[in-house]
Amino acid sequence: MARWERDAPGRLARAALELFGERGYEQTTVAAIAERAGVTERTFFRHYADKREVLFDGSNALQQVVVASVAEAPASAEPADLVGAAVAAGGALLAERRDFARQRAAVIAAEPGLQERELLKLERMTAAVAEALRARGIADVDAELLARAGVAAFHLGFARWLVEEGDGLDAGILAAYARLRRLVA
Amino acid sequence: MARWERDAPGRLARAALELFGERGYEQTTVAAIAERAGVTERTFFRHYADKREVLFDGSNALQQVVVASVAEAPASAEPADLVGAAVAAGGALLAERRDFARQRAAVIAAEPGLQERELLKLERMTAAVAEALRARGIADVDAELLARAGVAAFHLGFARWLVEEGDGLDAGILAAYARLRRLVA
DNA sequence: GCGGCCCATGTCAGTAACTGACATCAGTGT
DNA sequence: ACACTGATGTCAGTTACTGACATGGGCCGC
Repeated sequence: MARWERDAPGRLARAALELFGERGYEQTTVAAIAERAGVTERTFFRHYADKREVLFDGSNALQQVVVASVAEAPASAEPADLVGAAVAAGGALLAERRDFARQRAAVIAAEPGLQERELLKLERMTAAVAEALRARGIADVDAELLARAGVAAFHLGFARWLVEEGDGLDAGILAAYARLRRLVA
Repeated sequence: MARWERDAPGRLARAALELFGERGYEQTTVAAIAERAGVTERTFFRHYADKREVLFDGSNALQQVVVASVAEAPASAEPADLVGAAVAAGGALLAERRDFARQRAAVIAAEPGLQERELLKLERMTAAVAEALRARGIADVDAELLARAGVAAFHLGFARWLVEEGDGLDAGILAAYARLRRLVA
């Protein structure tokens, strides 16, 4: 017989999202999350560096998909094109769980501290994309700027996909990116 | 005789920057900042919502300058042009205190929590610029995208201005913005 | 199949960020 | 003179987070 229930991080993340939805982020203590997940507060902090982090488990996977897409693009691809495709690929990863994304976004929108964390994750993704572009031989400043443009399109596309009903996330991100290119041309 | 020294917020901000430089952000308690400024810890939190905020007093002024620049641009100005000019105008505001900016940036760079706050301030500026663009009759998505492009150029230009020796901040931001436009064209 | 190590978790005490409630008293206006 | 304002002090409390040490099932080598 197993000594503990399996997947403590997952149970904690689910309990946290539930409680944040029920009582709000501020009104939810880490102790309450841990209790619902059937562990102690100390165990929460062994899996998540802080209370905010419990909502950002997936951001690492997202970053990896986008970076991989940049790295694996054919050598012939134009930088400005491949960046758009990469962030769209990242969008495809999230597209399957729209309800979860909406629930999570509602919590984040209500809490500046969580918005900060989300922005930090996007900034880290930007840095990683820029690094991947540099690895393809693109100049420093150009890599940085293209990464920022791509992530900006991702950000806007994602936000609109949460609110609207219609189209797919990757298509929305690509559309935003294309519109940005036309806007500043 | 005045009951208290003048300008408690200013004294707190200066004391904080000193101490963060001497001991690091984490190793500096709010109590220590307050003591150096000659007030109590409670007074610190009356002027700054939290420990991070003490480094971001100027961000409001920056946002106002940029937004005003967008709002006051001639009606004939192209949106994509006026955004670049607006963020460059914001840069001009910061340009006079390069040493301060560098000292502050060194502290922020060493502390993820402070980077988060900086990103939140930039995001708020983005939202304000987008709103100012909408007020000029620019469509929602376009306003959002142009604001993001402008702030991205500001962000990159600012980061490079801190590291390099040469050119002015506003020029660097304009150059970054122009390069972005050419890159995605 | 037995001894021992591993490692996720529990326990507990401590620090520091932040908050609410109430007290104080120089300056200011009447 | 006198009330009133508003910035500050005082103090007790909550909660996020950390370090140190204990526990005990699972599993590996023998």
